[in-house]
Amino acid sequence: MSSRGVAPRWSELRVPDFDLEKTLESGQVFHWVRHGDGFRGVIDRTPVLVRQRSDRLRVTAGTQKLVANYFALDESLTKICATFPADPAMRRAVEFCHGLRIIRQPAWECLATFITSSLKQVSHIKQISRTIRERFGDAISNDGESGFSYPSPECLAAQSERTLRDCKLGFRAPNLRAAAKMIAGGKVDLEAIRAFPDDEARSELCRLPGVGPKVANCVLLFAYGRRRAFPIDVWIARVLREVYFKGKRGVTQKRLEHFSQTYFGEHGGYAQQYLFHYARTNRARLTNEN
DNA sequence: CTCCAGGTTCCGG
DNA sequence: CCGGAACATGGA
Repeated sequence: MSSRGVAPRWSELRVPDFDLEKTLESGQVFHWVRHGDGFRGVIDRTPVLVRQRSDRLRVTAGTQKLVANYFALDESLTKICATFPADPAMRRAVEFCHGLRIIRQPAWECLATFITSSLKQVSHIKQISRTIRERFGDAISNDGESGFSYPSPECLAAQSERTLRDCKLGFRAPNLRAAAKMIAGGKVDLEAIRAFPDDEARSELCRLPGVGPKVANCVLLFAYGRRRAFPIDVWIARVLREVYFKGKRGVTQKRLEHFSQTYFGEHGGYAQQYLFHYARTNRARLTNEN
């Protein structure tokens, strides 16, 4: 929104191999909203308007570097996709998800948002994310763009459980509050985790209430750049069972986890995101379609 | 109305 | 380690 009533100033950057819509609508981030033929959102504490036309990205003036880093435009999708297994389902997902990038989110807002995501539909996660930003975040603006930052751990830790429940958090409210308290109190250090190996980082995140293996893997993948992290939610579990364990009985969670870590390779998290987005968008089986 | 959603936690085999 | 159940809320 242009709060000064003047035409916004733009910066432009070339973005080969990038699809803004797929990237923002693939269930990895939840606060961006469509605005005209683009999207309006906040990167850390900077409100940004983004619009793509073919390989050109128009962004709010002066935010090119911020945007380029956030959307990980420096990474080669060609090289990443080359490491995927070449089975039919994976190929279909790769073709469908051309230009989808895994972005670099701030750790806390990513973690907090995924704590609120458990057993929720994407549309509702978006609603909760927006409510939390509007009620507890700071109103911020930049070059005529405005928005709300994600509230700090200290801020959410200071809210009552009831106040948080009023954001339609349900049983997740005490989890979000307790996790915020642990981080605000230094019991878990989200910056220190950056230096940890994957397994240690995961177990450290799992110390937080409301954080299990799935949410921890989302944070590792979407905020810490750990590309092997492979979140297994209901959709991906379904895909794995129907595509890679077709007709087999007694496929346990452990079995799926082991398979995900050995089959998809060093960028398994990317492969997971492509399979997830393809399956969810098409509501189709990846199996028996050649 | 019923079913399910980018799960986690606790509990008894 | 494994399967079940409870947990809030709102779309489909």
